[in-house]
Amino acid sequence: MPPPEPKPRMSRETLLPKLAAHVLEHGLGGASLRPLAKAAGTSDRMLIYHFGDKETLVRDLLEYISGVYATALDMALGDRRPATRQEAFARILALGRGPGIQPFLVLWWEIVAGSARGLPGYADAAEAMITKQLDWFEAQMPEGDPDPKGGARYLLTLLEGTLMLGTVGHARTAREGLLASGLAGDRAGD
Amino acid sequence: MPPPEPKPRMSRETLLPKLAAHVLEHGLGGASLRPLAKAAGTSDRMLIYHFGDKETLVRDLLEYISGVYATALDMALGDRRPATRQEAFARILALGRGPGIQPFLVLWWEIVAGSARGLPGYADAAEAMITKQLDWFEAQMPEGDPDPKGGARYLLTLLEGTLMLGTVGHARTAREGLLASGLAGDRAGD
DNA sequence: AAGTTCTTGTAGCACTTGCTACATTCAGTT
DNA sequence: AACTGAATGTAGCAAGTGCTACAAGAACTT
Repeated sequence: MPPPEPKPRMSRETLLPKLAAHVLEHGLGGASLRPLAKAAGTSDRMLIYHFGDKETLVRDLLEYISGVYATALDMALGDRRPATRQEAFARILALGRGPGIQPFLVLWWEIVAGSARGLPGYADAAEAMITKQLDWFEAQMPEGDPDPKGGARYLLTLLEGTLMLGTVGHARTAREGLLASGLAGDRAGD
Repeated sequence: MPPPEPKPRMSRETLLPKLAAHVLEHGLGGASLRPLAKAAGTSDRMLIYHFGDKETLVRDLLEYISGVYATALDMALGDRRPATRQEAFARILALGRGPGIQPFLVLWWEIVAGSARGLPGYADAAEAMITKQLDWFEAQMPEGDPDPKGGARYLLTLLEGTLMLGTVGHARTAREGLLASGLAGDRAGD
């Protein structure tokens, strides 16, 4: 029986994925060093050693997570563009319901809250994630759209509102609003 | 010099306003008993005595805050209805920028985040506050609107998206989206 | 082989957390 | 005046917080 792992030296890069997994599941606000370390297979001692202090850890972690989110969005880019704004909107709404994005969505509101409170690192991550989403929307605007730039921003605004209402138990309200906007069929906003 | 206050007996009702003030300023997630008690002029011992445990305290506090928010919205009801949806939207957008509502807005994202995580008491407060806002919107829909019910929901969805984008540093994105929607003049979404 | 630097483990410190045990004071009732 | 129950103060506990001191091993350089 050979020794399976000689010495799995750790670094920020090897730590960050495990830390991110823990945070996506258990939240960011209540995360303290010892549980984080346990989830990553280390000790609080080493987290401080590698990141300096907790604030830097959170900052790096948020940056890493927003990177993961960006690549997740990239992978979800369809090969053909939707034909209408309605279809573009429905597509990203469906994406947000996929199980892969759901944990991001739960964490997202924590990031927004931290951003609103001015917690260090949160605002940058929030800004980056929204920018990415906006890029995604622009790439999804139908060809020949009269105002793709403005349209993407409009759809993004409406999407964020829809997601938020869904989070606080007002999915039905959002659905009826989308219906009235003419942007959605009767299954949108669930 | 008479003794100014003989004995200011405390109860949940006298405590809650001071607790709410502290939470609106410093946030809800990081609030612990001793700072809360200090802000209310008591001891952690008495907070537990009056509320039983911290979870109940937070629950009662959120309920109280959503009540305060509701009366704040009531007071902001104009005497005349707006003539157009644009005007209705601009009116509530201006309201959200008023200094009185700003602390609620910052706390709001914390409530949404707690609701998404399933923290006890958060979902109820979030649901109540959105319902109140929806009522407000319905009362503000212009007379003769072809679909006031759906319109109010549409405006609410768009507003929440606009507020969120503004919180994370994308006010400009929201403004351009609103412009493209035809719902706003060029000062909206700031 | 010796020396130097990078990485890790063990203990622990000062502080905060929610909450409790115990005793005391106060208000109202009889 | 005596009793009763509600309201409050003091002290503390077990657990958890971020972080550090110290030392030891591991690895790389000369």
